Amino acid sequence: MTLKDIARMAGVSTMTVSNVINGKTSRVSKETRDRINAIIREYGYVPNLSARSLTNKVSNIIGIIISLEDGGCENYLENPYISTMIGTIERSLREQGYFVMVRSIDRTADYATLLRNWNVDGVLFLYPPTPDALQKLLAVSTCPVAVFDCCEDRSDIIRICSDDRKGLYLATRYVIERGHRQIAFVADYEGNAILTERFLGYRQALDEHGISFRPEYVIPVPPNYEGGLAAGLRICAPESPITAAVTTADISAIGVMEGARQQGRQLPRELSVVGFDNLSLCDYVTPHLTSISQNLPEKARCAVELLLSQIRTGALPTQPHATMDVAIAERASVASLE
Amino acid sequence: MTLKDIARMAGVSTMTVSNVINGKTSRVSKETRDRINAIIREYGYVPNLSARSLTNKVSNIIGIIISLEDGGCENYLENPYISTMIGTIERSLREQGYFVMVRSIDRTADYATLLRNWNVDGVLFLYPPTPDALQKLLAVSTCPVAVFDCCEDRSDIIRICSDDRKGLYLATRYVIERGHRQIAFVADYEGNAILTERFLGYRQALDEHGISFRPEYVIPVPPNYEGGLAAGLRICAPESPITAAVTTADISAIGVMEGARQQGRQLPRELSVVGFDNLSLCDYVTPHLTSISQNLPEKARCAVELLLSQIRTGALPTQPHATMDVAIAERASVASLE
DNA sequence: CTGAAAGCGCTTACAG
DNA sequence: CTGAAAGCGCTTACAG
Repeated sequence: MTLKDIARMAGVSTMTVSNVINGKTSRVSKETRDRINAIIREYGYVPNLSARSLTNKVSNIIGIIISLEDGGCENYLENPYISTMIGTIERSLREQGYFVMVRSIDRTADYATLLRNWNVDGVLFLYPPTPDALQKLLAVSTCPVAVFDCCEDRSDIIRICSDDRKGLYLATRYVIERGHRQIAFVADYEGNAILTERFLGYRQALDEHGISFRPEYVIPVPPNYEGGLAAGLRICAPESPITAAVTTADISAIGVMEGARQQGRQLPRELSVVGFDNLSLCDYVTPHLTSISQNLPEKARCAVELLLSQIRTGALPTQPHATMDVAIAERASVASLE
Repeated sequence: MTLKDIARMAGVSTMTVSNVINGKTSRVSKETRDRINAIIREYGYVPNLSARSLTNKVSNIIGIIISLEDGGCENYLENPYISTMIGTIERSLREQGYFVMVRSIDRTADYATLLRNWNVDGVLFLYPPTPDALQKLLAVSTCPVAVFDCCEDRSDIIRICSDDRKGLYLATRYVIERGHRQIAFVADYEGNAILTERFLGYRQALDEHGISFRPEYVIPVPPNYEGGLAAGLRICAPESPITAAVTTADISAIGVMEGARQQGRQLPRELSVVGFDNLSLCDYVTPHLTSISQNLPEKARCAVELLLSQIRTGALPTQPHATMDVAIAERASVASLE
C-alpha cells in the first residue's frame, strides 16, 4: 500500500494524499481530507520512511554510538549503565518520532560510513571518546553530536555531564564527617578528564577539612571490578592505616570490598567504601553500598532534548553543555569511627 | 557524492558504477572497474542505503524488539542481561553487514508500523511475548522472526532457548548432593512456559533422589529482586525446615539471600541458594552466587545465524529451534550439610 | 483547493 | 562490455 494506491482509491493525486499525511491541512478541503484519512485508517497505511528519507534528506534516525576504539568500554556488554541509558534514550526518542540505531564502531571510518549510509540525523556517544578520537569523529560528522561525560571544554557539540567534582566532594565529605581521616581515592585519574574532575572533588573535601593530601592514598587502578579488587587488596594490606575508600564506579567499589574481605577485613567496620553511579547493584551487595547517584534517566532525557533541539532548529543550543546534579545515596557501607 | 557523480568522473553510466559496487564484476572490464574503484576510494563514497532499500525491498535493518505489552520486563532498563544480548547481537549483525534498530513496543500496531516504515528484514524478540501477544505479532509480521526463550511448541518461527529443565535439574541435584532435602523452588511458574520447564527440572531431580515433592516448598513470587526478597523472608521464617532454595534468576536469588539475612540467617551456612543466568553479578554478591550459566554470547550468535539464514534463503531453517546447553557455575552460596 | 512533473539515489531488466 | 530508461515511494516547488 503506497501513496499512489491511496490516491487512486480516493480519486485524488498522490500529492494531495501526501499533504494530508503531513498535516498540511490548509491546502486540502475538509471533505477530501476526511476521505483520505478514512482510507488510511481502513487499510492501515504506513509510510515508507526510506523513501521519505530519500527526498527529505532527513531520516529520523538517531545513532547511539558505542566507541570501541580506545578499549575504554571493553566490558560494556554487561554494564547495566548501558542498558539503562539505551532504554531511556530509546523511549524518549520514540516519543518524539525518532528511531534508534545502535552501533559499535572500531574505527572512525565505520562511523563516517554509518552516518552517510542512513542520513543519520544525530548521534549520541554513550562514552566520551579520547580527545584525539573525538577530534577525528567530529571531523567527519555530518549531523549534530551529543556526548555523555565529555569534560573537554569545547562548545561545538552537546555535552551532558554529571557534576563529577561535586560527586566525589560529597562522597569524601561524607566519610570525613563520620570520622575518617585516612581516605583512599581509587582511580587512575591522570589523563582522564572526568576522573580528574572527581579527583579534584576529593581534594577539595580534604582541603576544606584540613586533611593533608597524600599521594600514596591515590590508588591508580582502572575503574572496574578487577581494578577495585587490586585496590582493595592494597588498601587493606597489613599495617595500612587507611579506613575508607572513595571510588569512581560502583563496580570498582564492589571490587574494593572484595579485596578488603580477602584481606580478612570486616565490612564496613574495618573499611568504609563509597561507590559512584548508584546502580541497583548497590542494593544487592553486602553491605549495601552507599553511592553517588546520577539520575541516569534524567541525564538521558536531557541529552535527547538538546540533540533534538539542535536537529530541529539547525543551531547548537545556546547552552550546549548540561551538568546534572548528583547526590549521595546513603546505604550501609560506611561506618562511623569513634 | 552519488553514483551519478562517480559515473561522471569515470566517464561511464551509473549502471556500470552500480555493477562495480555490487561486485558484478563479470559485466565490467577490468580497466573501468579499477578506475571506478579508485575514484570511490579517493572520495570515500558511501552508498545511500535508503535509496538502495527503496529499490531492493530489503533494508539490511534488523529490529531488536523489546515488548512492553505484558509488563514482563518492567525493569529491563537496568538488566545487564539486556545489554549483553544487545551488544553481542549488534556485533554479530554488524559483521554480517546488517544494522540494528532497537525498539520498544507498547502495542502490536507499533510493531507493525516499524516493520513497514523501514522494510525491516528480520526481528529478534529479547523476551518471549505471551502466547496471545505473540500470535498477534506474528499475524502482522512481514519478515522472519526469532524469539528468545519462547517455549511454545510452534515451528513457524525461530526460537532459541536454553535447556531450562536441565538448568534447574542441575541446580537442584547440586544441592541434593550436598545433603539438602528441604529445598524450595522460588518462582511463580504456573502459566509461564519457561518457568514451568524449570520447575519440571526441579521435580525431576527430587524424584530421581527419592525426595517427595512438597507443594508448600514452591514459593510463587515473580523472578525479580522484590520477589526473591519476599521468598527469602518466608523461606527463613522461624521454624522453617528449608535449608536450600533454587531460583530462576540471579536477581531473584540475591533477593532470597537478602530476605534470609533479614531473618537473621548466616549465609550460606543457614541457607543455600542457587541462581540462574550466571551474570557477573554473581561475583559481586556475598557469598558469591553459584548459578546456572547460559552462555549468552553463544545464544545471541546462534539466533543471529538462524535469522540471517532465513533472510537469505527465504526459508525457515530446517531446525528452527535451538536449545543452548547450560552448566552449573560453582561459587560459594551452597553449603554442604553434615 | 488540486494536479502534473521532477527529483531524491539507487538497481534491474532490456537493448545494443 | 556498456548504456538509456523505468521504477522503488515519497515530497516539493510550480502552475492552474
